[in-house]
Amino acid sequence: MNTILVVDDDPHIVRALAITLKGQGYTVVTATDGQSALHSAAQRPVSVMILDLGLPDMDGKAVISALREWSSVPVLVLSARHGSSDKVEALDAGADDYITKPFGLDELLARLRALLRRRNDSSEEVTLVTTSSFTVDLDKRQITKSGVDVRMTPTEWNILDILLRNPDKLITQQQLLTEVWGPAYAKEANYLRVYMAQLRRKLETEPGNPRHLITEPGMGYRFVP
Amino acid sequence: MNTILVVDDDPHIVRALAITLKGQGYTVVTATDGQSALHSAAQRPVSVMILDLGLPDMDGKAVISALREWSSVPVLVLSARHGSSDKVEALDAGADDYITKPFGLDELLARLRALLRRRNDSSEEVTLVTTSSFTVDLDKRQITKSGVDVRMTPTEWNILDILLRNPDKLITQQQLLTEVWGPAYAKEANYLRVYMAQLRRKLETEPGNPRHLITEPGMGYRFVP
DNA sequence: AAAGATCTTGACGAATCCTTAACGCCGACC
DNA sequence: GGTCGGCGTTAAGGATTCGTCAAGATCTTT
Repeated sequence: MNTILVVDDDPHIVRALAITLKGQGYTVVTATDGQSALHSAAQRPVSVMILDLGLPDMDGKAVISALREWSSVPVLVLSARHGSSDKVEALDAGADDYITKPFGLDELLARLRALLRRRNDSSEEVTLVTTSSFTVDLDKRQITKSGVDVRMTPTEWNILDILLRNPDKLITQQQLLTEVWGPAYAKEANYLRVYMAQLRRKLETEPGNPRHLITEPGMGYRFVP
Repeated sequence: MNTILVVDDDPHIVRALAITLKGQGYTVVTATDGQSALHSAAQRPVSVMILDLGLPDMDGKAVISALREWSSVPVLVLSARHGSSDKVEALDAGADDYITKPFGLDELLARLRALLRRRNDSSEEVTLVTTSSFTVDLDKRQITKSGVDVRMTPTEWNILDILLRNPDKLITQQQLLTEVWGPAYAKEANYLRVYMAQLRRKLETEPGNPRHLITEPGMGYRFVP
């Protein structure tokens, strides 16, 4: 879930924004001055900071500069000043967007979504599955068994991918068949026997006695880390 | 070097922007309608697209949506319309920023810098790739193989660039085709075969037995340092 | 306008993968 | 104890995909 840090010296604005943002499903944290804003940003992971430039204790641009010393969290600036020099200075200090008051709430939310979208794009989730005998990087599609790379065919990979993304969960034969070969092949259980044998030969240390790719007789298969 | 793609149906605006941007040290590419904008974005790596919403041939939001099918290049929207619903729709379609005309040039440049900054530090670029048989400087677009410079055609570069920026990661044929040729060419797998052969002939010490540009049959290709 | 480089397209043998069938094993059930 | 159905294993053929080459089309540059 995304956490938004709202920084403004006017408690009414903070409250109004907090209610709106919570209504959108965001987690909201607030601050009313620069010092506590920086402190608050360091306390927990924040997805976006919404920052009013007119703070009582320190200049808004100074807040951004200080934040950028150690954090790259996106900053959306609110300001009552329309002057272009203010915008340029704030953006060059490290802000990512700038809206002048009064602003439309729907525009603010849209710009917020744009910042969040880009942030989530760049953070590639590390999908690493490790067992006692092999390691799989689901993102890179790379498999290593005792230091050696293991190659997989497309079909082998499709099956393995489904099993590995559902650890400990029983996947029925029909599920596997329809996902990999399509609904028309839902009865071709032969295919699974052949490919499960291949996967075990490539991955298990003792293919005849599998410890990770387990058969559930009459039901399906299960991946046990 | 950053490349900016300027898209506007008014040639005067395009020219004015191009001159300003070139003065800032950017490389500028231009387009005056949506189709050629998308085509242009697929031709070469673009750092930011500046897009006017009022294009003659297709809706600006449609351009963004089509672009987002295969590219994550930051988009800065220019528009004469101040309505908040326009902003919201453009941003939700995938735009990263939105300025209404008339705008200050200094503000535009500042927002451009903000987009470029985030793009550059979100991906800590490793621009120097070294293997046992060749060295590539992705920034300077320079390749050296056993002391000799190697020349690449634009298409060869696009493919190599994608592979080298994702070491050890399997890139599917569709990914490569859509990134390099555009989504319409997602099934033209011959192209890849031809160009992979060329890349190997130019880079591998033993092109018939490649050690760095690896084929994963039925899936795609992988760069192994 | 010509020359050169680059891109597209098609064809072929070679390599890889998928499908299919046969056989043996094991436990369940009669 | 015999039969049956589900599972694991193996191997061979047929189908698909890959690498390679070359020629024509297209784009760039001179």
